[in-house]
Amino acid sequence: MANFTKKAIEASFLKLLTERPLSQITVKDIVADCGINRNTFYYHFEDIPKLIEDMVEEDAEAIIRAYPTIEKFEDCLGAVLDTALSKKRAVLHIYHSASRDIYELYLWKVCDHVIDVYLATALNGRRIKDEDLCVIQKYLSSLAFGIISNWLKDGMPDNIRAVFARLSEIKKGMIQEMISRCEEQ
Amino acid sequence: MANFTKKAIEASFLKLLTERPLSQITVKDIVADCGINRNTFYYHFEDIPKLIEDMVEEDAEAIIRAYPTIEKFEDCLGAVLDTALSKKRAVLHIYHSASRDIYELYLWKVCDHVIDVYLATALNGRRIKDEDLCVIQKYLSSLAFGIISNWLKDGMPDNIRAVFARLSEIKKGMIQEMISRCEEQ
DNA sequence: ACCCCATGCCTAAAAATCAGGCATGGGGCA
DNA sequence: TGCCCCATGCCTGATTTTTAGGCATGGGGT
Repeated sequence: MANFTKKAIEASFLKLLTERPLSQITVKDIVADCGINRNTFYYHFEDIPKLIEDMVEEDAEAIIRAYPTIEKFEDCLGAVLDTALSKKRAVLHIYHSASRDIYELYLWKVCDHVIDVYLATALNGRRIKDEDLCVIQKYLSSLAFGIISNWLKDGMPDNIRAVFARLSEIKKGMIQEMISRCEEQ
Repeated sequence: MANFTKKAIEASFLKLLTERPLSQITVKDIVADCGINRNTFYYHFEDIPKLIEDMVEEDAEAIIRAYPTIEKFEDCLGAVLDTALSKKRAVLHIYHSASRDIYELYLWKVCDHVIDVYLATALNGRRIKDEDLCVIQKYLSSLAFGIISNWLKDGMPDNIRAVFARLSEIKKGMIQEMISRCEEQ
């Protein structure tokens, strides 16, 4: 089955999160909004943090489905941005009222997911040592995490796209060069 | 519960009906589109005609909810129009490929529903004989049916609004006058 | 300090969805 | 014409999902 109820819970939560901060949203509010029993919420999700986690993971997977290969590092960040911007108010409400730990957990999850896909594309079949791959993965994932954190801190300003474009010029080819240096002979 | 599956079936059907004529849509297509078991369709609906009937009835009820009172006869037709226009391609596919009987059944249903609400508003508490009420109801419902049939026949042209506006001027006050003539002393 | 309310959880009943199969009948094709 | 395919409508029983109602806990606000 297609879990329409689960989707409806997520949709209601997102809607409420667009209206007010996380701290002012209860399970009762959510189930009232989509007209289901409170137990049904607990059937699908352990609690609200898990609901958020689920939604973030689904977003990450949706990004990956939409971009089965990611050619440029900036596209990879851009994909995350587009998703976040499509629910800007909700994301900011999460960012400002979720505990720092929770918020970081989610962001890392997205960054790791998406960077993995980008890296697979960038490697293009070439083989490098697992340790090196791990280092590069961590480097890129951290870079993405940092950039996005910075952007969230500033309230998700729209000029981020221009920043990416400029960044793209500045660091052109550097990731490919890193990979080449690690390449096994 | 809120019957999310039922809504999903209706949404899939509407989507398919926007893409191709009714004759080319099977139950299998519908359940495939929304990713559910074929039996689940039959759990909610007897068959496709009943599905259409359900959707039409829901539309009619939605119109009534949106316009709990209807001041002008033209508003009443306008409400039906808005609903139909919001799914123009699908409505035309129904109009052209459903059997005449079925299509007329649905249209009458909508007209009767909406005219009832309009009449209740127009009466504004005044009492007239049941027979008279019945006559006026039939008259208005037939008028609505005819106008909408004509509009469908012509492919739902957009200028219908202007036609309504003009009609409104021409027949101003006539319905109120009919009611007054029937009013019991 | 007290109360209220959200939470998380439990049980049992009811509702909804599923898999698999069967008979029918109409449409298309040889 | 006869045959075959496939959609239909329906059935059964298993499984999953949703519901109603209640209970204990703990934190926040008065």
